[in-house]
Amino acid sequence: MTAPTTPSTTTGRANQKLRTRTAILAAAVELMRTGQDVSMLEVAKSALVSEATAYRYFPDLASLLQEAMAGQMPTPQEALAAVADSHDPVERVAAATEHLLRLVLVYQGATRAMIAATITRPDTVAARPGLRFGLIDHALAPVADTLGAAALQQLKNDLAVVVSAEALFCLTDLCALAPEDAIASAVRTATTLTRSAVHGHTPGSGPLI
Amino acid sequence: MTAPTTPSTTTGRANQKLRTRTAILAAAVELMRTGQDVSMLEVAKSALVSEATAYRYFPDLASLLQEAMAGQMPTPQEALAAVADSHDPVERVAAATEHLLRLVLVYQGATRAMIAATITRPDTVAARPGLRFGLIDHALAPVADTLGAAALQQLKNDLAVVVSAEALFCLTDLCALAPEDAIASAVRTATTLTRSAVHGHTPGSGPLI
DNA sequence: TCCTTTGTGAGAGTAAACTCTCATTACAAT
DNA sequence: ATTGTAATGAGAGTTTACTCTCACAAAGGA
Repeated sequence: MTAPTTPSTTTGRANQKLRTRTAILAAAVELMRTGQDVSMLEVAKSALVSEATAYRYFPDLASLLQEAMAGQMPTPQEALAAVADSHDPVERVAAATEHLLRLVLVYQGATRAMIAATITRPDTVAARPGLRFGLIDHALAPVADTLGAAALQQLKNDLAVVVSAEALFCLTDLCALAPEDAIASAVRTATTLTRSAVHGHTPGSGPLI
Repeated sequence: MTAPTTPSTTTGRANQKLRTRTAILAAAVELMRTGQDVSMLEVAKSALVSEATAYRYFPDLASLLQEAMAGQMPTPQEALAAVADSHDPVERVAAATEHLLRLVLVYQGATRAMIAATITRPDTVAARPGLRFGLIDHALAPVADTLGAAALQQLKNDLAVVVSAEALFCLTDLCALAPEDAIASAVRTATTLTRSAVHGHTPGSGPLI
């Protein structure tokens, strides 16, 4: 309750907290790189921190992994740099899909752990913005106002389902597709949906692919 | 190694095993009906069977839930009875999608437990045929040979991603759609994909929806 | 009837996600 | 330098999925 004299100087405790948080995140990223499953205890030990402390900074494993993964992920702008000049939403969505799915593939273990942890706790998910949405929005930016609001929202919902780790795992685990084939298939699906929403059913009005 | 005298008469042990197995499945179905989460121990206790025995009959919770759910599920023919006379794949796929997603919604707790259990063990999934595939195949039966093999396979992959519990949970949990809206959205997505595959980009050739 | 086979139960044990409490340590203001 | 507060560590406890072992009991054949 006592007003601190110098609230913004060092605030050592804040620095300490930041250091701890960063260490935990860094350890998580390191473990995630392997693609193996990641547990909270492993991360804590690797960060030279007790498990209790790890839970003090991140309410659950999914939050930690999500933030660690988000930190590794380029911004939508960076991710779609290759198609930055393109105004073709189909091309942009294809790039976004491939980008996200390749990332998921690399951090497969962590992503699977994240899904497993969140699927049974739908309430805890709402707080976290999925990685996919920023990517989808950015990919669709060129047509954000040329498309009707309803059509745009539907397309975003369509893509939220397809441009996702769940879609990738569905294709690899259930359809038994090889990773590369799964990505290719998802890209085609996303492409089809986007083309259908943008071109409607009038071919020839859009750019040639 | 001794040849049994009467191998096919009563075979009491086989009957006993079947009774136990049936009791476990029945208990699982009963618990699943509530939509709540289901644990192996709960099912075992409810079936008046030890947990060890439950694991003897089903290698893991996911197997048990999957089989219990499959037993509750009507056959693809029954599920698509309403559109049995229709040869329009778009209409049939829409019905299949809505049917599956409504079932998932009812058995939401068990389905989430299933996904959580299988997502981290991709290898154990391959043995189990997903419920969606029979439905998708049946819905696409009318166009199975009019469509090219590659196009058909791609459409099946498209639909495997969309006609799924994962898609429903993605829409409700991440996109924050109400259950009914989520189903409607997924049906539209599946419809779009099917129409796109069947009609190509030449509108007017198919029946009016 | 006896005996072997086998289904079953009970319980311990492991792993991992959490949760909680209590003691300790270290920082930082006074 | 002292002292209070905040960060941390250690560890126990809970839940659930699963595994393993051992002992019991019932079923069926001899």
